[in-house]
Amino acid sequence: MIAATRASLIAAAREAFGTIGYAAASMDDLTAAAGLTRGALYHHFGDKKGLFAAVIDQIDAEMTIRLRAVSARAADPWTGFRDSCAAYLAMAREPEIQRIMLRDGPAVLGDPWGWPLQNDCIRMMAQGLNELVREGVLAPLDPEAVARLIFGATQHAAQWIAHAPDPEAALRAATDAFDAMLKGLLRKPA
Amino acid sequence: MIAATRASLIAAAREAFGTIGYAAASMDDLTAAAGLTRGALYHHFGDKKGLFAAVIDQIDAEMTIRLRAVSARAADPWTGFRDSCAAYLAMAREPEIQRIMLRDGPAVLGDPWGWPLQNDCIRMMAQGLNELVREGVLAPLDPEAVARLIFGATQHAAQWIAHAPDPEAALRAATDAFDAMLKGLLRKPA
DNA sequence: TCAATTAACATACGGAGCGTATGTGAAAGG
DNA sequence: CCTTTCACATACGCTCCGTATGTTAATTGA
Repeated sequence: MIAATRASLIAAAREAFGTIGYAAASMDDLTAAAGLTRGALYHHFGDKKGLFAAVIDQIDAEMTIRLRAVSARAADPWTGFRDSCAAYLAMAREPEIQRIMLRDGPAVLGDPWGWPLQNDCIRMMAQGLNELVREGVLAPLDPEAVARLIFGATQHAAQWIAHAPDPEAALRAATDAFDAMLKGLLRKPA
Repeated sequence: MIAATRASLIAAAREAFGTIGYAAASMDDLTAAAGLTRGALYHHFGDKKGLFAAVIDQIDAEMTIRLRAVSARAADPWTGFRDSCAAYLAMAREPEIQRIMLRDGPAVLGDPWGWPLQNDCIRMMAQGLNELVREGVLAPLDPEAVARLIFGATQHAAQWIAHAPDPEAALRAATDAFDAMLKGLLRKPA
């Protein structure tokens, strides 16, 4: 039943980290909410950052699955890529993802380039881009560089959208601008 | 001489926050390094976050000045805009800016949309974009949405470049990809 | 000129929180 | 049946933040 213990701790941590944030989350309160004490925590995760890393891994895995599903549902690679970008833009508006993945994560665990799973997420994008470059759909650009630019743009834009006075209008404006920028990547301008 | 006291505290804090980070910076060590005690700190800045905000204001003001200078040096608005994007990309590679402005800042002070001066930085970009749209250089897109996308893209790409095995090659790849994306914003594809 | 107020700090204190060291009970293994 | 190990709980010390309380010097006002 150690898996259940770990899962309940991660669940409680995810709730706390996603709402009040990493710094304000007390390990005593966290473990008490899971019906345990800090002893269990340090036994399974080493320290507070270890638990936080476990939460990040879980969320990142979920995001990868969701993005993969969106991409697989599309007709061709290019629209699949565009759709997953839009899906990421939408996901990055969720408060839990914003708080844990975009804000506290990098500050606590250091740059996301140490995180194995976020790299998966980007690697998936870069692979799709690589194919598009090989097929001649995209101009011959470095796939990872493009993926990083798009990743950052969507992340930041999503936070802007979430805080905008009119989120729906902001989402439309961001999507339009994003589409325009993506067009610049195409080999032949549509 | 209260300005000197404030300045020395901010300088010490900037050094500490920029190297070991906000969470690991002890206020006792900080103030001792400035030849003071925590009493001075809480008198002038209220709390730890207040001092951090003062540091962020200072750095953000410096960044705005630097970007404005780059933009003013250009021949036409469009190249001025492109140059300041490139300058921001270069600035975001500086460890102090990465740590304080990009990583710890949002986590500690909340989303940057509450920060007055970072908004200045973006507003400057948005104003330049607005002019370009009016002049017909750019497609009719929402300037702030474009500014947000570019801001996020450069931020993220800069961190990628800083951590890449070959930063120079990564910078070139990112610049190429970035130029391509910017081309998508133009009304008439070059 | 001198008392009184305020500003600019230093000092002292309480409380919260993290990490570790230690204890305990149950399960597994010989 | 004994022992070892695992999965926790308990207890402790340490650091650090924020506040409350001095203390000194400058300024004000009569």
